[in-house]
Amino acid sequence: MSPTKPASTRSDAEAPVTRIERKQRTRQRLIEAALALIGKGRSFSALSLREVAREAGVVPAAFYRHFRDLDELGLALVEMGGVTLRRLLREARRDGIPPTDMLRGSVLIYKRFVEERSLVFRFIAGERGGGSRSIRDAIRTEESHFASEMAQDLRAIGTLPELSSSTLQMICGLVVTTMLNAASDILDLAPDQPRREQELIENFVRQLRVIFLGAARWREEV
Amino acid sequence: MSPTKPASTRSDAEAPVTRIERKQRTRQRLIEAALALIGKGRSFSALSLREVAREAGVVPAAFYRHFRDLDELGLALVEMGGVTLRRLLREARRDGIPPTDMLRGSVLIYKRFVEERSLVFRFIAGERGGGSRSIRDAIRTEESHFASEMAQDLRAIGTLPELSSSTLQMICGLVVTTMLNAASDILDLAPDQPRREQELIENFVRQLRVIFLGAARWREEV
DNA sequence: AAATCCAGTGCACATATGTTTACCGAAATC
DNA sequence: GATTTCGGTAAACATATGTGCACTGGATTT
Repeated sequence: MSPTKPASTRSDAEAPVTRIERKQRTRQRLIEAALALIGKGRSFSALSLREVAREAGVVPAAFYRHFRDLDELGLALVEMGGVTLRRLLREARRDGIPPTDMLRGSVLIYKRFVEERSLVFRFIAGERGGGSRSIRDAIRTEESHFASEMAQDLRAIGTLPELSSSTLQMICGLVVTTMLNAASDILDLAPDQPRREQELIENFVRQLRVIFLGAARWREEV
Repeated sequence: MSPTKPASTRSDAEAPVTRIERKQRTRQRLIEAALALIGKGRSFSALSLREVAREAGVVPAAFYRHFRDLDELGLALVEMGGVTLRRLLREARRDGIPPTDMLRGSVLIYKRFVEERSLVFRFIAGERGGGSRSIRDAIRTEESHFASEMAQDLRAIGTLPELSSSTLQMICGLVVTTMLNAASDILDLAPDQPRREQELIENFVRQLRVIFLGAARWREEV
């Protein structure tokens, strides 16, 4: 974490000489401190300002230079969560869906994705239902955007072409809550329970299959 | 908070003379105090022992006569949530499902049920993803039992007779998470947003429809 | 070179927290 | 009727919290 002094050609891209860069940097440190604490099992809504400041290696009063209160930090985390979800879709778009056994393939990719970004997902899964009102609302908005993008992507690759876009949106909403729910389960897996892990993702796959079966059979104007 | 001296006819059904009754009573007051605080917008995982004791009208040290810590109180709340869910099924069994437009009917009943027990549902929805590990696990267990009972009931009334019971269980799990997710949404509804409320329950109904459509089309051993 | 800005410091404050300890008084047991 | 049991109390403790205030020193502007 010490300022690396590389023997590279230039030193312009490295040092955060400018003040706004410095500010941005400790802001980031605060955010990551909160995430680190979440990673240690604490739930965000139970964090204290001083705890976060301490973890970030900064005096409590300095916190106020960046956020009005913890809630505002939380909103930044939500935003980060939104970015993460968008990246998931982007990668899926780039790499395409595994051609054989699409659902199980996607689920495995998703599982890996969640595990590699466990902190953000832990935050989202944790504050989605509890926490403060404003954070919950922000997460809902982010989920909804995610569902919209997913609906667009499904449309683009020609899945379920006969569905209206509002129906597609509704179905993606269901998929998203199922995904986030599964994320919560995945994150709580003991690291050495391959048995439990196996049946968990199997369950996840089957639930998605039910949803897409239902979607395929859906007829507007019932 | 002074001991009310009622001028009622009898005093036998009133006074909790026995000591264990008294104990049970303040235990209950602690539980209800926690729920009351949740009702005021605080999230359970952020409650403090003193806060709860204060709300219950009891000195902090007295708390320890009933629970080792807040986590243990939380487990009592989970249990209460389980009972609530079981009651939902019991009432559904007793009253039967509304014959016309079953799904929408059930959803409206459920909505009312949630609103009338908003505190317990707020607790469950809030700690389901966040909170402490032990509470989360307890909630998961309760959910799973609920899903099992629901599967049994569906079987009993002859719904989806061709599905294996493990499949039925998996589908009920999906229904349960969808229900709890909807509960969270319902509880966050502003009290004067009939527009939003309408589209919310409409969405809920349609999601359930997708699930049951998929379930009906499910073939084992795909 | 001088003036200004401002992210981060150090310190103080009132208040809140979890937990322990000795104690009381009424119910329960003898 | 004497003795024991045990919910609940009162006070104290060490520690934690959010927030305000004057400050400082290096970057930024003039």
